[in-house]
Amino acid sequence: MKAKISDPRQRLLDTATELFYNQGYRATGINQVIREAGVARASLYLHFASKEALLIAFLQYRHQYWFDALKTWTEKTAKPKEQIMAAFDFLHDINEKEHFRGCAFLNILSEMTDKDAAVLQVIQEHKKDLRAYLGHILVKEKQALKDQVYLLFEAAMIESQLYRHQWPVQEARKAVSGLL
Amino acid sequence: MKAKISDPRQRLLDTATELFYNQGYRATGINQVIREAGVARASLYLHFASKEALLIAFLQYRHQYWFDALKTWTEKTAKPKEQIMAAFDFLHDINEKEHFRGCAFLNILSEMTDKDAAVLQVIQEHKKDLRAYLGHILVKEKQALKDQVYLLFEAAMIESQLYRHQWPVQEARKAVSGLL
Amino acid sequence: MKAKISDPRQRLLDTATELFYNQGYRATGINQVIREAGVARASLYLHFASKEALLIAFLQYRHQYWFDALKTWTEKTAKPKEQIMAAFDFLHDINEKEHFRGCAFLNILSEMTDKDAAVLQVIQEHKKDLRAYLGHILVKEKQALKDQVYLLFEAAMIESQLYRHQWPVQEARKAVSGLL
Amino acid sequence: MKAKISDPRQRLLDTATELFYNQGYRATGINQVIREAGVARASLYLHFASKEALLIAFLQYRHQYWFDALKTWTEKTAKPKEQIMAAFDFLHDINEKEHFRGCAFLNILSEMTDKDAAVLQVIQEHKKDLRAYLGHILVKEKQALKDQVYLLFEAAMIESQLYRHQWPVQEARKAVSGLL
DNA sequence: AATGAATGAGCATTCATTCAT
DNA sequence: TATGAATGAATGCTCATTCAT
Repeated sequence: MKAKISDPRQRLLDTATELFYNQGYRATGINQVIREAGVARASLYLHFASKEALLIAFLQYRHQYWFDALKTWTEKTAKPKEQIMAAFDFLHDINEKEHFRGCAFLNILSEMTDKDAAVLQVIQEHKKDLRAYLGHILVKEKQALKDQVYLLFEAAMIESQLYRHQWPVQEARKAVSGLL
Repeated sequence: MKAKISDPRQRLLDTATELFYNQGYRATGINQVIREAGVARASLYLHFASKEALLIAFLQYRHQYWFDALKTWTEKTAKPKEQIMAAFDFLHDINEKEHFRGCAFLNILSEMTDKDAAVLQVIQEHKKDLRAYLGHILVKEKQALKDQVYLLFEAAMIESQLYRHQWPVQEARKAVSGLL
Repeated sequence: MKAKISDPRQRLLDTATELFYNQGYRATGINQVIREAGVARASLYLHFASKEALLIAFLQYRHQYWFDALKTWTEKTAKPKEQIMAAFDFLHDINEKEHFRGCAFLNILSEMTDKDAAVLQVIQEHKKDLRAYLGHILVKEKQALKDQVYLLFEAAMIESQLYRHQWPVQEARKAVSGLL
Repeated sequence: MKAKISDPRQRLLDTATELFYNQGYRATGINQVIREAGVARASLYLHFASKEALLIAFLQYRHQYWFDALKTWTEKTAKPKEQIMAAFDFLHDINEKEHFRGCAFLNILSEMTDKDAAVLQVIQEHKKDLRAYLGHILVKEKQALKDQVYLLFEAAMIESQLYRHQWPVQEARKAVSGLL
């Protein structure tokens, strides 16, 4: 028994994913979300307690989606160095597919302050998971090197968003290749 | 020719600087700006064509301020490597002073899309200037190394914002120290 | 034939009683009623045709409850004057117990207009019953005096609500005592 | 220089007066107020900080209006007893003119709870002023009698609203007449 | 009898901008 | 140069009610 094609909750999540990611959290009004999801206003609040709750649901959804996509790339090989290279290739790929919109988590981070603790935590968890994932691949390397790889990976994401160009991914990839 | 202590334009710019930086562009309403600046609503539109124009003025103002502060640190020494180290110390310092609010330009970047071309350009110019400045200090090094330093510098900024912690600055600094 | 401890209808009525009385009819949303009653939304409409029907049920329920409580006080004695005095003591008592929330019927009256005829009628019936009850105790007195007692009784209720204080009950009681 | 015929603040106040009085505070939406006042939505918030602020302004406005009207009646004579009788005649008159809508202050009171302290205070002040005014007319009488007159006056208002009939005014008037 | 999902209309409030003075 | 008044559109959210199960 599959989910109904018109499952409102999923449609809201899909729409929020697209809008929050592409235009930002505050620039996206609840009106636009429900209009594009084809759902009644109150139905949103039936499934999500607030706009912030929808944001958190989006981040968790995106977390799953993003990691699945990353692993699809890294698991093509078993060698650590090649896996890390594949991770940068993955960045290259989503830059193309998502038009250099950058990291959903870092983008949302910019809109949050210390009082948005619940959101901050989801973002931090995501990044901790990424750092742990890269660290796990590089299990035999020193911590300093693991961190360097992680930082270059992060920089590659945000700088390619900034310049709307792949060069930061390529430069970071080259640098990491030299380190391993 | 001094600026009046109650110069409305400057007060608006100061207030916008604080608010746009600390709570974000869209989260900051024109009401709050004029209230905290102690200026009449229409006076804002006398000095700035629109909210976006105020944003751009803020970014340009911040650009000047930020570079001046950076240079105050780097110009304490003449040796390239020490200058780069000083740049990271500068990051450490503003993280403390500005409570890990990160890079004003990257934060605003996250709220912009391709249709905000004018804003994007100011942000890109700022980062190009930074990249050129670091590149100029490392004039004798290869381009790949210059880029690596720049990317680690950027990563240090955004990751310390993310974790509300100095470790990314320290790790990036160490890594750069090893490269030079 | 006992009512089940979890009888939804009774729980709705109890909850509506508390909320309509303490915060008013319009200030009380159906959401709050079903949440605090622990009942499904549609169950409310199974037992009551509309929010107004629930209001009327509440008023009728309250009518019964209130008169029972009044009679518990007045029936402690057989002498008419003492019975009237007991009625004022009853007011004093519920003011304490219900924190000066006043008369449920007069409160709801304030929220109603001529088009809420069904509700108005229940309220008027209640007051007519009260007037008749006091009149019955004072059966040997003239109509004008009966009315004066009734009016002072009513004033005692609403004015103690207004001032959050017992003095209107005490003054009215004294005045009535002098009249009889 | 007179107030402009289209003074928005006054139009809002007039409209709020009519609507809050005739249909109640919570039953009256901001939409209806601005529509009937012929004023833009944001203009309301230019002149009044919130709906509650508008309510308080209405109560203060009504206070002035009501007392002026009362005094117009009582000042027709100089004799205390006749002044009190005139006060009851005033009640009779506004019952006709305002279709038994009762006392604006007691009606709003019914919609308020202890947390609406600011509103409660305005209502209590109004009633204290009324009590003082009647007390001042009856300056030579004992306090108990003053209170009795006040209570009967209050009862006359609310009971004629309840029954949509003048009899409570007439009975209270007769009772007071007998007391003086 | 009982329920969770869904809805369109409405809530109070704030938005960025313009205008007359 | 400076301002208070005014505005239409949008904000996030809740309303009372109905429906399919």
